[in-house]
Amino acid sequence: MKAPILETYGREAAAFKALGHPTRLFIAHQLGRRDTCVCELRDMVGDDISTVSRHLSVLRSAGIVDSVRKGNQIIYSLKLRCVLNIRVCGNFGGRK
Amino acid sequence: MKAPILETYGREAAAFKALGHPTRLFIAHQLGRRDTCVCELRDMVGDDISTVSRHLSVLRSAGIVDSVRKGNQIIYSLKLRCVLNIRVCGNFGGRK
DNA sequence: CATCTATTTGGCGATTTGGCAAAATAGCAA
DNA sequence: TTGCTATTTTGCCAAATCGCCAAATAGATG
Repeated sequence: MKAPILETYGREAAAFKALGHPTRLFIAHQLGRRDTCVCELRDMVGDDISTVSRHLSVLRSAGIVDSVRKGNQIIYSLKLRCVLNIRVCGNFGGRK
Repeated sequence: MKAPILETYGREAAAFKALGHPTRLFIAHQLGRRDTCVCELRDMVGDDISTVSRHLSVLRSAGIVDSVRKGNQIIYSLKLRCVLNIRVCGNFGGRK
């Protein structure tokens, strides 16, 4: 790949890549409703908590979510709020 | 992953996933400017033509691009035009 | 200190991805 | 038919991803 392409599209492509998994896309939208701990997301998602934690770290390194420790749990929040407004045209999704 | 999450977010996540590679994101935007053949994209991208062809097949199976044969070459076009309007907030990209 | 809870990290197999080169395919033209 | 060009497919390999379990870590609390 030529360097200018990577420079121009690399970061945004990385954000798309992070959102390119159903669980992570769900998590991003859920965090758009309210901040939650990992444990709560695990209940909603149904995967092992270590798997959910990994998804969150992917989202965080892409700059999409943020986290703050509160007591003995870690609260995640949606940092890139615009994610909520992104809709792919066509019959994607099915959310209201 | 729980089934409802896959049903609700699966298709859109697949579109994000397809766009989650710098070369594919570039190709999508380039096709937004004008329809081109694979050979032309290969010159712009710099990868092997088989690699570019694969990227295009990924974009096509995600429903993002379309293709039409014209003579002995295949012309690709952007099917999901809204892709051009998707911008991730923050300092992503760098396009105008 | 020890212990409990919440979360992250390491390691593992199974699967997928990205890239190239070579072979196969499709159409055009002689 | 043969040959030529454009594109796709196949084979291969290294690297990344996904999901789980187990171990490690960080704060809380006793």
